[in-house]
Amino acid sequence: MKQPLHERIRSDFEARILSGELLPGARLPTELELMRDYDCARMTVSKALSALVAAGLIDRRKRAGTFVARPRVHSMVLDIPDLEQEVLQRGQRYHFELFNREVRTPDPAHPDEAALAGEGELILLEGVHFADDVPLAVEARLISLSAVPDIAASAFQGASPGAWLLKHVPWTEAETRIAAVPADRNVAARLHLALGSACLFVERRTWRGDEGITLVRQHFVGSAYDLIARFGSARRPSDG
Amino acid sequence: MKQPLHERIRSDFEARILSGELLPGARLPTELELMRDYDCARMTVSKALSALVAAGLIDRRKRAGTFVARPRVHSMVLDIPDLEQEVLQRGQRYHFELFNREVRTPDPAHPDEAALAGEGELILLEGVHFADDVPLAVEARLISLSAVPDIAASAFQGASPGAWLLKHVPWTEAETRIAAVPADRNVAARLHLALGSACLFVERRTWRGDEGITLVRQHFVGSAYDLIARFGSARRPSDG
DNA sequence: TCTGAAATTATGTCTATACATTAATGAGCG
DNA sequence: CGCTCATTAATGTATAGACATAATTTCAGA
Repeated sequence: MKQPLHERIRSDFEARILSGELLPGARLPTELELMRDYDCARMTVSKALSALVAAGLIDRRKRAGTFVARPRVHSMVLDIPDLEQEVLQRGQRYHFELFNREVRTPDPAHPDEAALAGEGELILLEGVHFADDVPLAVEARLISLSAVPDIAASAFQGASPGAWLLKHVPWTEAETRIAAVPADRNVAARLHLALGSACLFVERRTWRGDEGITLVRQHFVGSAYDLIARFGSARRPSDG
Repeated sequence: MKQPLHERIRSDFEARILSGELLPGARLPTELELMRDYDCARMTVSKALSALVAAGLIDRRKRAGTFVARPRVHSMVLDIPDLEQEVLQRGQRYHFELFNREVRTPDPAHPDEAALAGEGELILLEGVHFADDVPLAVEARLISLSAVPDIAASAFQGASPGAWLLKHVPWTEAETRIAAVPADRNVAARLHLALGSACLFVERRTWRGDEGITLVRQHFVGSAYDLIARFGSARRPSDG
C-alpha cells in the first residue's frame, strides 16, 4: 500500500461512520490512543481527523474529545447553468436575441433597482435565448453601470450577457430564487407559449463584495428545461 | 490577533483569488517563499495551502508549483427544504396527510424502481403537505426497505416521511431535478388547483454509499412556494 | 451547600527537520 | 535533431516535541 497513513486513518473512520457502525454522537478514540493504534505521530492522526472535520463527519471539542457529527446535510450544490454551453452540449445551435436595451437611473418605485445600483445608473437588457431557433428562455437583466463600466461597449447581439458578465466580472456573493409561474402575456409571446403555461422562473442577484452587479429574471419554457443539483461525499469544496 | 496563522494565510489567498487579483492559472509563491513572507515554518504554509486545495481554489503540482485552479464550477448551495420547519417558521400550522401506502417489488416497467431497490422490496408513500390546512405540496415517495428496515413500524400520519428519513437515515449522495410542470388531473385534485396550473416539480434521489435509499417526487403549488439558493464567501464551520 | 480557583485532559497551533515522490530541466550521446 | 537519463526544484508525508487554548473535574474556602 503506497497510500499515505493519514489517508488510511481518515478513510477507516469515514467507512465506519458511513456504514453506521459509529453512530452520531459516538466518541472516537483520543489522538493519544490513535497514535498507539496506528503507531504514528500525533500530527499524522491530527491530519486525518482534520480532514474528517472538513468533510463534516466529526466534531472535535477540546478536553471533551472527538465525536461523530449529527447528520447536518440540509443543502446541496446547485450548478449555475451557462445556457450557451448546455445548449451546445446537447448538440443544438445557440443564439441570443436582444430586444430591448436602455440606460436609466433607478426607479424609486422599484426597490430592486435602487438596491442594485444606489444612485448610479443602470442598464437594462432584455432578450431571448434560443436553442436551434426555438425560444428556450426570456430574460430581463439589470446591470449596475458603476460595477461594470465596460459594458457600454458590448453589443450582446448573438452572445448572452450572462456569459459575458461571468467572464468579465466574477461575483463573490449570489442569491437565487426558483419558482414555477404561469406565463404572462409578454413571456408567452416571447416564448411562443400559450398564456398561463408553466414556466420555471429563476431570479438571481449577484454581488462582488458589497457592490451589486446584476439582477436577472429568467423565464424558462417549463417543458424544455430542468435545473439539476447534486451532492456527493467526494472530496469537497470547503475546508470547513 | 488570535486568528491562527495558517488561517490568515489561507484567507489572504482566498481573498486574492475571489477578488480576481489572482487569475486562473496564475502561479502562487512557493512554500519556501511563503515561509519567508509570513516568517513561519513550512508545515504552517502547507496547512493553509492544503485547505485551499480542499476548497478547490488551487491546484498543486510537484516540481511545478501552486496555481490558481482553472474554471471554477459556478455553483451554489441549495437549501433542501424541511417543509415542516419552514411552514412552522412562517407561523402556520403544518400537517401531512397520507393517502396511499403500499409495499411491493420493483416494477420492471419502471426503471426507477429497480435502480432504487434492485431485487428488494419497496414501500410507496403518497401524501400531501398542508400549511394551515391548505395543501402546499403533494409527494410520492419510494423507499427501499432493505436500506430502511425500521420504516414498517412508522405510521406517517401527521408527520412527514422526509423529516423522519433525514433523522434516521442520513444520506451521503443526492441528486435533485427541478422543473416547472403543469398540474395533471391527480395533482390538481390533491392541491385544489385548476388543471394545468404551474407547479414546481422537485425530484430527488438519495443514496447512502452505493445503496439507494429513496426517490421522491414533489409537486408544489407554484404560487405558494420558492426554492432559495445562496452563495457567499461566508466561512464554513471550521474557519473563524 | 455553593462558589470560584486550580488541576487535568484533550484538542489546536507551530517549529524544525528528514526523507520520499514527482516532474520539469538540461546535459550528453547517438 | 531527438532520445535517454541524471539533476534538481518543488510538493508530500512523517516525526518529535513545545506551548496554547478550552472545557471539564476537583477541591478548598466562604
